[in-house]
Amino acid sequence: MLLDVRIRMNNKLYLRNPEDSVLGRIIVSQGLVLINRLGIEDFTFKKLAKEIDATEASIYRYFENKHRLLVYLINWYWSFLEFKVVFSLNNIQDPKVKLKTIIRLLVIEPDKSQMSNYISESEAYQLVKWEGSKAYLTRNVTKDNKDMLFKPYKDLCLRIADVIKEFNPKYKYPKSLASTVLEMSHAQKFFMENLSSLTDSSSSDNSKLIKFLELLVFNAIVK
Amino acid sequence: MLLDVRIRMNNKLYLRNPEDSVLGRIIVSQGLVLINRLGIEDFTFKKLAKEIDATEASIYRYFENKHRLLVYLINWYWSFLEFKVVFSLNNIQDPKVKLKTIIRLLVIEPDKSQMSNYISESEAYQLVKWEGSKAYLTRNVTKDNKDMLFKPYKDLCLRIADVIKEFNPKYKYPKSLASTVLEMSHAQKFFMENLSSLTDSSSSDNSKLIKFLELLVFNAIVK
DNA sequence: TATTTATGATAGTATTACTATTTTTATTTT
DNA sequence: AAAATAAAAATAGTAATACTATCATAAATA
Repeated sequence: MLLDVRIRMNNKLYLRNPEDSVLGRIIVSQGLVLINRLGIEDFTFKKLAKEIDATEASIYRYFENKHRLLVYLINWYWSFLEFKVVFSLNNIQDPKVKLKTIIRLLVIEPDKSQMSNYISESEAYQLVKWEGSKAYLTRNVTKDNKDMLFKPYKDLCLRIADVIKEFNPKYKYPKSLASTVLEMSHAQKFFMENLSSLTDSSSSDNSKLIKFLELLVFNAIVK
Repeated sequence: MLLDVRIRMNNKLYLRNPEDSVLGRIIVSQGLVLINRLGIEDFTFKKLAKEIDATEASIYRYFENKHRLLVYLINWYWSFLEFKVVFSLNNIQDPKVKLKTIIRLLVIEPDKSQMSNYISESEAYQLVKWEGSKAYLTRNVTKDNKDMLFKPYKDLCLRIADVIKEFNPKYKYPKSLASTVLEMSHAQKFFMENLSSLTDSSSSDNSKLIKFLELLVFNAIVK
């Protein structure tokens, strides 16, 4: 069975819905790849236009600026991850197993072949690891937050927090713990690969990171 | 007693040592304030030059670009914080008390009057909260890391990891836990103030964040 | 006093981050 | 099939950014 998951994106993120045209989808999918290659700071619409053989002006018809494209892509990732979480937790009763499943989904990178729709999951994962926090670390957080630009991230966080509460209804910091796990699964990976003295896991070794996070979570919420 | 702590900065960070001249110190101290006001993305040397009544070219004689100035400032903060940690832990034997002291130092914002040397501590704290991770989230991490641009952060992390090991020598993830606390003390503050649904602590309430971090750390490393 | 050094003043360049206009091509509607 | 509409390409242009370079002048030092 090949299923195609379609994520409904916040329409504040774009000027013209990129899903509705071939060019729009190319902008999104190749924009993702190019941001990963150059980093968001060096990425420009002009370079992307050259890469995909389109014009700068055409890209501007879809996205107001590169930051919106970045947030679009990051939101796609969080929404997709939430879907994967919901799907994976289906039929699991034990909240402990649920949490372990979630941690695994956060840590294990999707392999390169994995394409949902037209966006590469593994590229999206890389993007979130390198540029994820830049989506909200701007002077526009408050405004962007009002426009619900961070909803997918917050939704996922709340969903994880719910499982934490399910495990231990008396635990006082389910949301803080959920956002900690979310942030740290990616940050620790970045450290493993780039600033290894900040972690105890080596670059290739996901199992240690998983163990670290499991220990962190389960000891925190132990009854 | 008024003591003036002088932090030795990595000379790869600047072209001309800003500590050696009035203008240099103004660039650093006012640069900090202006980056906080505008955000690093909108901050430019031209705007800073106008603000401090100097020329753009003069600023470029001190710093290669704005990212170097950013890293300079962030490094100053981490070095200064490490100094505060060492100073505060002096004469404390109990590693549990040590860790609680560290968490407090991380979470409680220095008040505005606090000036060490010519740099405002509270401005530096704001900077780290908003722009801290942007220092290393670039395509130059590896090169910058070789130039030891992240040494102050890594030093502080190792120092905290040492206290964790002191508390429980058998705990397997002291560095990962240390970097988690470092990152999260600032990230959770940012969430409290800007994306409150990602935390359980409210904007003004440091005690809850402290409690959350203490619980997280001590339950993780419990013997 | 001569010399070095720091800064200011000024100019210039390539790139970025857009906006606007006009033409061409493709798609829909009549 | 023709006419109308819409999307995209082609092109141009602007203000700001991120620098580099040169030369004059003021201040510090030898």
